[in-house]
Parts: sequence; C-alpha cells; structure tokens
Amino acid sequence: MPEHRSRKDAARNREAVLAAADALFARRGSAEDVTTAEVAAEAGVGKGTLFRAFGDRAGLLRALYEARLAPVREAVESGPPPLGPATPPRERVPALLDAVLCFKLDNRRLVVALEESANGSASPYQASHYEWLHRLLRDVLEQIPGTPGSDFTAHALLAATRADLVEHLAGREGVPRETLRAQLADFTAGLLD
Amino acid sequence: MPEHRSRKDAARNREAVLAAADALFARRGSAEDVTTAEVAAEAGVGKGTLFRAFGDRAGLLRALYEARLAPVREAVESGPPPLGPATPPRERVPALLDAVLCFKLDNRRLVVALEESANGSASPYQASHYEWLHRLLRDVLEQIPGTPGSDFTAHALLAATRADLVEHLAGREGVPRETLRAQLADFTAGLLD
DNA sequence: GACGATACGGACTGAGGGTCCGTTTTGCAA
DNA sequence: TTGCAAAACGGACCCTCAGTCCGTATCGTC
Repeated sequence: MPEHRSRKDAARNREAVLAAADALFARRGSAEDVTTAEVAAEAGVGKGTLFRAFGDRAGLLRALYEARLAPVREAVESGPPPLGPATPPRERVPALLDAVLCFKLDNRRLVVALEESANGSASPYQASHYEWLHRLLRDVLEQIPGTPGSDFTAHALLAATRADLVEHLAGREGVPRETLRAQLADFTAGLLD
Repeated sequence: MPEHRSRKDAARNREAVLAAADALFARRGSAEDVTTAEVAAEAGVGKGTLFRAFGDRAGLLRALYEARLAPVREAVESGPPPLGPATPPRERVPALLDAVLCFKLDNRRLVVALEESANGSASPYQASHYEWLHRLLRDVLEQIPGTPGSDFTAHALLAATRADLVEHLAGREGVPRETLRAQLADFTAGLLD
C-alpha cells in the first residue's frame, strides 16, 4: 500500500543510524554533545546518508523520540485504565501526567536535547507530540465539570513536566523519582477540587 | 569603596554594547539571530571587547535581562502592595505570577533567547534570577496554610509562565494579553483553595 | 545484463562563537 | 609634564558543526 517503498539499503541505513544515535546518547551523558558526524560514523554511514534520511539534526532527535514514545501513545490511545480511554476523567488526568513525567524521567537526556534543539520561536509547542498531548489533556479536562480554561490549564500542567525542570530536579538536585511523582500528583490533585 | 573600579573606557564600552544589543534585538524580531559580531559592530567596538565585558553570548543576554528585570525586583523587594513584602500571602502569590507574566510578555524575544541559550543540562534553573524568584515564591506559598509541597508548587507555577509557552500563546496563537493574564489568575486561584 | 533511478559518502562550505596578541589608552606617581 | 605598567582594545584568526554537493556505487526492473 505504501506509495513509494523505500529501497532496502535506505531502510537498513535508517535503522542503523537510529540505533547508533540511541547507543551514543546512552553512552555519553547528554545528547547535547553528540555530533551528527559521530552518529554517522558510529552507524558506519556517511553524513549525507544521515541527512537524507532525517532532514536535519532535529529530525533525527524527533524520530528517536517518536520511537520511544510509541508505547506510551499506544497505552494512552487504546490501552486499559488508568491510561486508556475508558478511564473516568478525574482519574485519567493524574495518570496521564504521571505517565508523561515517567517518560521524561526515563528519557531525560534525549528530551532535553529535543526541547532545546527546536530553536527559533515557539520551540516545543509545535511539535506534533506536544499538540497531541495537549489536545488530549485538554479534552479530558473539559469533561470534568467546573474546570475553567481547560486549554490553558492543559498547557500549565504539561509545563510542570518540562524536560529541563525534570532534569534540574531529578538530576541536579537529586530528588528521587517517587518523590517527584508524588509531588506532581499532589499538585494535580490540588487543582482538581 | 569598590574593590576595583573599572576603567572609564571599559565602563563606557560596556554600556555601548548593552545599548547596541538592546537596539538590535528590538530592530530584529528575535534575539535568536543577532550575532555577537553584529552587536560589537553596532556598538562600534571589537568582538574582544564584548567578550571581555560579558564572558560569552549568554553573559550578554543575562546582563540585558538583569537590567530590564531590575524594576520588577525593586517593586517586589521593597515596593507597595500588591507586589511588595507587606502584602498578605494569599494575594501576593497571584500578584507575583502576574508580574512575571507581564514581564515575559513585554520581553518575550529576549527571554526566549536567554532561556534557550543556557544550553547543556538544567538550563534556566540555575540562573540567579530564577533561584531568587523560586525561593521567594516558595516562601510566600509556605505562609499559606494547607499548601503541600511549596517547593515543587513554586516550580510548577513558574513553569506556567515559561517564556516559550508565553511566546507560543501570545505570539503564535495570538491570545490577547488580558486573556492570558486572566487564565493564569484563574489557574493560580484554582490552586489556592 | 543493462540502464535509469535511487542512494551512498566524505570532502567541502558557511556561519558563528570564542581566542590571541600586538597596539593603544588610562591613570597613577615622580 | 613625563614615564610607565597595568588594563583595555580590536579584528584577524581558529575551531567546531550543521548542512550541501556531486562523482561513484547500488538497486531493481525489463
């Protein structure tokens, strides 16, 4: 069904680059100081190939991100409660935020790099995954009676899970994972009364 | 009484660079695509001078930011209510957040550039002005009975005024200033019940 | 097995942040 | 005033990277 099936070598190289990037980002602390040249080398591929496959550095980051996010998306869109669509709104909101927080905790380095690489104005807010998440959260909030300004509230709640904030608290200040989760849960709960 | 009074030419050039940067950032839309070379040229000064005065690009941004923030700081630390220290906590929290929001609305471009220029990990969260603001907000929150996790809450509230979010809403989506202020106020109010 | 289409790869370019160092200015002191 | 060391100047220079270009190699189809 695909319009243009891509050539076998292209597909293989795309995977190789993705895997190489993943490995390199893991090996180094941060995705920040891994260059495209290094990724290409690690993948045993020329830079041209990398750029043809992903467009630019941000494209590579995005692809990796998307790959890691897929399970979460799956769980949210068609999984069982408390994440899936069958969950009552009042419980789904904290569950969603907790899932986002955990995801960011697990993928701190990558997410920081991605949120920052989107230079120019309005950085992470036009990424498709942000749009998706925001729309979803807003719609769920809307189903809770007495919630004013669900659009802004959704933004504000998501802002509380911003990658660099998470990195600051969990990384720099050493706040334990569970503490952070509890605090976010408290914060969310405080809002939904 | 100053330990090391800086030389007159140094002081003059420092001001010139600051003014030039201010002018250039205003003329261009964004601080993002103004280079250090341009700023130096506009100030009629060599690049070396710029770097000696501010350390690096981020230092220049920071200095400009600090200069613009000074009035707010003043109003918060020793001004009259509703910003000053004499204000009862319950009213001061929303006033503080509103002030921050207005500041970011007025200085969008610069603040976006600053929050992003702090590359590497834990970007804007170790800037001294963030520390100051966070500590202040946390302490004020602490004085409101029944507020759990004031430290995290302060972070989360400040996150709702993140420069790129503000830029996204006010700039990209065209949400009017007053609407945004009202939404933030609602959000804050919802939390303080 | 041949030929057009597609992909490869790495040398190359351009941009921009930051440094270096010979020259100039400053300000103190004789 | 003049002398002089310390401080500041400035712009050529360097380096790192993202991203491009184009001659060569590979694919897959007829």
